[in-house]
Amino acid sequence: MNTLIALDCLRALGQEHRLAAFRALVQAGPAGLCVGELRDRLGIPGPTLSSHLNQLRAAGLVQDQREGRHIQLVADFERMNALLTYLTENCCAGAPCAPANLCTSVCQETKP
Amino acid sequence: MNTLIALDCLRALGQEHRLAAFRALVQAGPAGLCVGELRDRLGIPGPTLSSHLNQLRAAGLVQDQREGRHIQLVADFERMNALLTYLTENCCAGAPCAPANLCTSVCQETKP
DNA sequence: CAATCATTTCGATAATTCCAGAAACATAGA
DNA sequence: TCTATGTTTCTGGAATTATCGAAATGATTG
Repeated sequence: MNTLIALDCLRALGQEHRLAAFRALVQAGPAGLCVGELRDRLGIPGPTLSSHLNQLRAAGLVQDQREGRHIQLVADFERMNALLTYLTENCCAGAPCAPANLCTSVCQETKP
Repeated sequence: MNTLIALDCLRALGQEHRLAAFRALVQAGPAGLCVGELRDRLGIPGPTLSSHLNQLRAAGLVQDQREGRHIQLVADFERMNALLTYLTENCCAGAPCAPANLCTSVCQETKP
């Protein structure tokens, strides 16, 4: 994780619909959701969602895979963990500042 | 932490200069930095930095305190931890998906 | 109180982002 | 092949955000 990627991730998550979409995928777990399901949950037009998904994809936060007519979306937990780690990197100049630093990983699964 | 606050935090962090400022404060630890020091490090004009600081303050990510002619800035670690927790909340619908969920806290200090 | 330093607010402009309709593309089934 | 469904790209206008000079505010020192 470097600054540019972290910025892409944070920009991607810093928008109402994209944050909602990402959280829905995080909570859906490795099974993920398809685009239509997500569109219904968020209640926004397809093109709007598609544009947001492109940004989440570009940031590497969401992976997708076509399955027949549907496209299945899955949150990339590895990328999310890397972002969380980046935000606390070198916290307090490396001094032990609290019970523990960030756990090395939160969720390792990406695929079922 | 609710969605609106998380959005404020993510929007605040999703900008080059603000992310750099926040990371500098995180790494500076409880001692923090003053505005002028930060301005020199980032190499941006005072008004530009001030505007960014206002957004970080509004998001609750940065606290400040006047000390004589200087204003000392400190990252709010509690808020940061809350954000990290929020992002992984209910991950995988609560199912145990990896070695551990996010540590409950990363850095508890806010003041020296 | 005057001079100076540190920081913020104001205001205008440039750049970016958000949005959704129309159209296009991809897949599956009749 | 034709039709229906799911998703994306294109497009342009509306809204938001970033930037920074000038001026204002607050605090310290002489």
